[in-house]
Amino acid sequence: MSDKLKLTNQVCFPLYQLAKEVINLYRPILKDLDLTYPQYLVMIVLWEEGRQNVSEIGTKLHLDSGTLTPLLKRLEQKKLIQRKRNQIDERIVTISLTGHGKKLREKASCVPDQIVASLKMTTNELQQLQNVIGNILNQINK
Amino acid sequence: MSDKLKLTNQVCFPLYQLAKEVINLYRPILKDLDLTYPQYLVMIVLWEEGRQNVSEIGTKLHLDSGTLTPLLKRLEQKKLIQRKRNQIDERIVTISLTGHGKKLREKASCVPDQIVASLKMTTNELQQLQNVIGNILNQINK
DNA sequence: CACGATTAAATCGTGCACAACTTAATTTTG
DNA sequence: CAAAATTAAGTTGTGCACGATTTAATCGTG
Repeated sequence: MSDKLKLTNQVCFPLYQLAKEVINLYRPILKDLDLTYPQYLVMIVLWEEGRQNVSEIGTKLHLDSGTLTPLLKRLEQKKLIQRKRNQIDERIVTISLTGHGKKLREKASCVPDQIVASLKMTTNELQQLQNVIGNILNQINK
Repeated sequence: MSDKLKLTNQVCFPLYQLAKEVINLYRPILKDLDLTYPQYLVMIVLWEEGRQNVSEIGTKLHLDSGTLTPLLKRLEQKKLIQRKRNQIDERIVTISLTGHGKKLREKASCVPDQIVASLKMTTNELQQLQNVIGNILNQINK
């Protein structure tokens, strides 16, 4: 295999690896909140933007109903969210936070701190990484 | 939430997103080989380094037996690999390529080309990304 | 207004990832 | 040498990700 071709593996595998490791950094921290990383992402969307449809959450997190429906059912079982069919358009399910769900935001406020600590990166390095990843995502989706 | 804390989400979510999208780039290409991305990684290890134990593959790919055992069984069902208990140490299962598995290497040789094309990145950009990711992985695991 | 197209969510099936545990073989050590 | 410790792989259970399909509601157009 040529060097150029080998390089692809040497980029994609570490990327796959890094994403897994970062989620593994979240795991023990989020365990205290009884959340997984994707569940945490849904909670962030709801904390920051309030009640919304399943498909709106899906658009923001790039997740389809096949992933979201069971995930949201688990958040509902934990009494963090409420799922309610829209009266006007019965196809739509609106997701809203319960009191318990809103309250969890405080407890979750220290999560990013802990992640930054384990990432061992400066604010500058984080910003650079954000830019690099953002550029690639833009280029892929162009 | 402070800007600094928000930055963590703005880095980790895009990273999680990018890793998913890159694997989604592989999906249709690898479908022609009837492989998933993790299966492809196992095949690469075997193509490049030959027969080895389950645990050696696991160390290289950072996957445990809970992930590898069923994955390897699927590769065996596809007649790409052979699983054989070591005669001397019966705990060890050695994985080796079948003729079919070795032959697949040729067909797979064009995969990185296609990925590079969809990533729309230059060799230079790829090398930079490799360095950035490598540095972070080193720092996390320090 | 009715019927075909579209939309939203749910469902089903496959496969990966990881934690926790089990099983069986081997190694260590008292 | 035998019991305890360790090791390798397998098993079980939970949850995510995604493709494909289904169901039910709504929309659009003739």
